[in-house]
Amino acid sequence: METPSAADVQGSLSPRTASNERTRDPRSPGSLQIRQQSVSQSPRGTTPETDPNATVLKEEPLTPVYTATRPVMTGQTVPKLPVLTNENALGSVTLDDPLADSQDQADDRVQAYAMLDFAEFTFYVQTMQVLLGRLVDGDTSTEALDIHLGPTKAISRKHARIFYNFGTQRFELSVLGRNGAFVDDVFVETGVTLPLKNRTRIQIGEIHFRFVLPAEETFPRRIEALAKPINATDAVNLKAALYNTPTSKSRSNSAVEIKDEVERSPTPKVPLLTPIPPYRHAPQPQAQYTTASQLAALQEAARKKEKAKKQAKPVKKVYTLEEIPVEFRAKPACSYSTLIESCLRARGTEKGMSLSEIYRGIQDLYPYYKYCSDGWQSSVRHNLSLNKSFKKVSKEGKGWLWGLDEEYCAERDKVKTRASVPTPAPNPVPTQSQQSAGKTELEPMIPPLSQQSVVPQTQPQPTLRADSTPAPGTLSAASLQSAMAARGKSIAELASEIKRETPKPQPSTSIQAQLAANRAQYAKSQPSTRETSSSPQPGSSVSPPAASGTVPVAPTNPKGLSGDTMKALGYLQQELIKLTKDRKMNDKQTTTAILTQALAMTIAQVNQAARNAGIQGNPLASLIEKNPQHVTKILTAALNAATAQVMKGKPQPHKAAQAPAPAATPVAAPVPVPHQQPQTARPVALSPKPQPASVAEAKPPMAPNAISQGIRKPQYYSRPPNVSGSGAGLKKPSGLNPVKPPVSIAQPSPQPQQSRLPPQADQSVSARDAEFDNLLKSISREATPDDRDTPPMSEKELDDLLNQHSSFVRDEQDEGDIMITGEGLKRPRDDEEDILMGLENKMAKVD
DNA sequence: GTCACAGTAAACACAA
DNA sequence: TTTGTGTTTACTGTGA
Ligand SMILES: [Mg+2]
Repeated sequence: METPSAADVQGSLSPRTASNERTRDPRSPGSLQIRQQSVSQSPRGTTPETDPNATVLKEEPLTPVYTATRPVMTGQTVPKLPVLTNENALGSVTLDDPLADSQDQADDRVQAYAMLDFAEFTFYVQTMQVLLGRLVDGDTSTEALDIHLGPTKAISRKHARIFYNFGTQRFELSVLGRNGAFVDDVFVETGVTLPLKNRTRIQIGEIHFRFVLPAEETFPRRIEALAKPINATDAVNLKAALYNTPTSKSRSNSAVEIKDEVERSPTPKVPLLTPIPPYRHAPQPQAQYTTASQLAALQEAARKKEKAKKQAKPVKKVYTLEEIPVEFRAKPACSYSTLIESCLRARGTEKGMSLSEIYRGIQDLYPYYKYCSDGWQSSVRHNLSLNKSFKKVSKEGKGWLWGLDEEYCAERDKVKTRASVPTPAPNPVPTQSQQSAGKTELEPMIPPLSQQSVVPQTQPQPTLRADSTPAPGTLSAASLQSAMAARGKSIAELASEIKRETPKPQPSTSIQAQLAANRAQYAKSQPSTRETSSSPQPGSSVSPPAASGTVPVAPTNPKGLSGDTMKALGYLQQELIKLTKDRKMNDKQTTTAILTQALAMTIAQVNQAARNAGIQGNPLASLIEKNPQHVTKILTAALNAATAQVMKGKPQPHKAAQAPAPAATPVAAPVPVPHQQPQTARPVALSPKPQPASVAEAKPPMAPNAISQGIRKPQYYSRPPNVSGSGAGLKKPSGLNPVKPPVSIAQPSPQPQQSRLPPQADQSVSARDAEFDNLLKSISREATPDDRDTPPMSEKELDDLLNQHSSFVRDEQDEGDIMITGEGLKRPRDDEEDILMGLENKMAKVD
C-alpha cells in the first residue's frame, strides 16, 4: 500500500485526494492504521490492497484522478496545525517532524487535526475542512463530500461543514442542511456556525458522532499533527477518506459512505440503500493501543459482539415522510384505550388477544402505527395494565390474553353518557379497510370531525397541536383556524386543501383571492364545525365553543377597523415584508398563502398573549407599542410556520414554533429577529409571568429527550394531540371527543397559560368571515408612506406583479430533501428585496 | 392553583 | 442470556 510521504502530499499542487483510511478490520492485516494516502498519481494503481471490509460501500466507476470541485483556499499557508500548536488546547500532543517518513508512523499513529468519532468508524480530519452530506448520483456537487451520511433525504446534500477557522483559531461547524443538526443535544438550525470543542457531540439525521481533538485522553490513539507547513490548497484538496483500496480506487474523490449492510460483509458488492443507516457499531478505537494486533483483537471481539447483537435485533425501519402514505401520516386522534378497545372488538376472541396480536391488530386497523416509531407499544401495555376496561382472560405463553371487561365498559359508557352531552355510543371499531383505504376512517368510532389529528409527527417534542387547544385567535385568525379545526386539520393540510379544492381556474394570487379561498374553505367546513355554537354537532359538544376573545379589534365592525387596529395591522404587514425580504419566495400563490397564514397566526398569537395576560383593549396595537420586538418575534415564528406549511404542504404547523430552544442556544431563530434583545426581549406588558414570548421562543421546560429525539429518533409525526390526552377519562372518552378547537399556530402547546384561557365566545360564521375579510383588506389597504397616494392597483396588475414571484424557485440543490423541522426555510436571494419591496408597494395599493 | 387524565418513558420483575 | 410481557412509577401536558 502506498503511503506517500507528507512531503508528497504537501508539495503537490495538483488536485489529489488523501484518503483517511480506516483499517480497523483485522482481516486486513497490517492496515490498522490510518494514514495519509495520496491517490493523486494513480488512483487506481496506488491502492493495491483489497479489503472487503471497506467502509465505502458503494462502487462507482473509476475516476481517473480526483479533481477538486470545491473552491480552493489559496495564498494561505498553515505553518502548523493550529489546533495542535496551541498549548492550551492540546499541549500533550507530540508534534512529529512533518517531514518524517509517514510510513514509520503508519503503524500506530494518525496524523490528523481532529477526529470525528462515529459509531462505527472514525474519521480523521486531515484537511482544513470536511464536508458532510448526502451523496446524490448525478449531482457532481456532492462528489466533494468527505463523508456521506447516507441516503436519507432528511440529510441535505451538503449538510454540514467542519472547518478550521483561521481567524478564531479553532474548528467550527457550519450547519448547512435544512434540517439542522444537534450539537451537544442542542438543535442548531441551518446557517449557523459554531465552534467545536473537544468531544462535541454532533448529530445529523440519525448519525451521531463526536468531534474529538487530539488530546491524549480522548484520542483513541496517538494523533499526530501534520505539523509541517502545508499549502492551504492542498489542505482543501486533501480529502480524507475512510475506505479501503478496492473501492477507494473507484472512489478517488469520495470518502466515507455510511450504509447499512454490506460494510462488513465479506462480499461488499451491492450497496444497500437504507433510508437511515442503522449502521453497525463497530468497535470504537480504544486508547492506549500500541500494537496493531491488540487493536485488532479487541476490534474483532467487539465486532463479533456487535454482529450478534445486530442479528438478534434487527433495526426497525425508520420511515421517511415520503415513504409513508399520506393517509397514514397522521396519528389517529383517539386514545390508546380506544385503540385497544377497537382492536379487541374487531379481532378479539373469547380467549382474548395476546399482546402481540393486539399490536398487530392496532397496526392493521390503524396503519399509522406501522410507520411510526416504537414507543406506542409501551403505551399499549401501560394502558392494558392500567385501564380497567381491559382484563386478562387467560394465560398463554409468556403473557396473557387480553379481553374487554364488558361490565366495566358498560359502566364507563354510562358515566360517559351522563357526564357529557348526549353522545353516540362509542363504537371504536373501525372497519378494517377504513384507514387502510386511506379514508379518514374511524368514522364509526369517532365523531366525524375529531377523527384524526393531522398534525404530522415529527418529534415527541411538545408541539403545537391544531386540535388540542382552543382557538385563541379572535380576529380573523380565528376564522382561519376555525376552519382548520373544524376539520381537525392542520393549517398545512387546510392550506393544501384550499389549494386543491378552491376552484381556481386561475390560481388565486391576490390576497383577496386567497381570502375568498379561505372563506370558502371556512364556510365549507363550518357546517361540520363543532366549535361554533351556531352549528351544534350531533351528539356531544363538550368542546369549548370557538371563543371570541377579549380582543376588541373591530369585533363589531365588519366594515372597518379602528384606527389603532389599522395601524397595528399596517405595522404587521411591514414587518412581515421585512422578514420576507430575507427569504426566498415562491410562486405567487404560495407567497400569498404564506403571508396570509403568517398574518393570521401572528394575530392569533398576539391575541392569545393578550388574553393570557389579561390585557384589555387592543392587544395588537398595545403590544406593538410596548414591545415591537416581541411582535416581530411572533411574526417571525409565524412566518416560519406558515412557510413550512405552505411550502412543504406538510402538516407541520408547529415545527417552527418548536424550534428547539432558540433562546437557550447560540442558535438563531429561523429568521433572525431584527433588533432584538437576545433572549431577554420579553413582552413585559403582556407577560405578567414568564411565558414564552413567541412561538419561536416558546418552549416548555425541556422534556427528557425532547430535543435530542428530534433527530436522534426521528418521529416523523408528532404525537397527535392526544385527543384523549387531557382531562378526558370517563368524562371525555377519546372516542367521543368532539373536535378540539384549533390552536393558534403561533401558539405552542407548551404554553400552559393557554389552557386556562376563557373560551372564546361564539361568533357567527358570517361575522368572523367578514372580519377575516376586513382584516386582510385593511392590511392590504394599509399603505406604506410612499404609496399612500398611489392609485389602487387592479387585480390584474397585482397578479402580474405576483407573477414575478413565480420565477422564484425552490432550492434546487436540496430539492427533494425532506423538511423535517419546518425551519431553515430562509433562502436569501439577491433580487428578492426588490421584488418584495415591489410587492409591498403593490400590496398597499391593492384593494 | 388544583385536579384528573392521558401519553410517554423508564425501572423492574418475571417467564419463555 | 435475551427477549417479550406485565406492572409500577415518575413526569409532562392539557383541559376542566
Ligand atoms: Mg387492565
